[in-house]
Amino acid sequence: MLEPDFFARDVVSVARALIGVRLAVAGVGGTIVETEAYHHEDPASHSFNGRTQRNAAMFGPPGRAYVYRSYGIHWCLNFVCEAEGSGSAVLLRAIEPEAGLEEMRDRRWRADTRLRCAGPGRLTQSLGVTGSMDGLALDAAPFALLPAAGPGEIVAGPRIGISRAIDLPWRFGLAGSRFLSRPFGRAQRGQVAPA
DNA sequence: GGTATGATTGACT
DNA sequence: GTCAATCATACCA
Repeated sequence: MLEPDFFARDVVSVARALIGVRLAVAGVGGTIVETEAYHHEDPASHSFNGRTQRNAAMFGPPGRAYVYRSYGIHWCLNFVCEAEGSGSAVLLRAIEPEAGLEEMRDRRWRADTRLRCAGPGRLTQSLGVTGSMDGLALDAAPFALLPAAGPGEIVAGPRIGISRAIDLPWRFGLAGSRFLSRPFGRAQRGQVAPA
């Protein structure tokens, strides 16, 4: 498992540190290859305008899940960071499928393996994440998190799909991974994001 | 009460 | 490249 206070630090550092960490939900998962950081002072964040019923988990203790419905269709999975009340979380955007490949295929029979967990909505569908997991602790079932197997080159760039704070380089990915939701631009390769 | 807007995806021109 | 699906939230009347 990850160390207990892994999530109790600034959300951008956690987003970067999560690249390479292995995630499983009820035994189905793989290596995290793409994340984004969202902070309560960030106009693109759900927590920017304060606590609501939907984003309540973002203001809870770190190390828990925040699951919300996107565009009325998809679920998106976040990890709450920093401290209780801070309203910060890391969005999981892509993983490299490794465990439970048969279950992923059954849940997403149309997509091939490369696209199976490439994108926040696809990832939750393949792993079986739903709104019922909103607010659950990440150090207990059905979640399992294992430290990164080894160092990897990390790239940073602007976040995807937002209309405000579009210049903040708070999207992180594993360099050269085939399982990203979208490639990182050449200009961002090797760039170090601010903590 | 109404209406606009998404941390998306898949189908289609 | 365009566009619809589908709904919680925010904002306005």
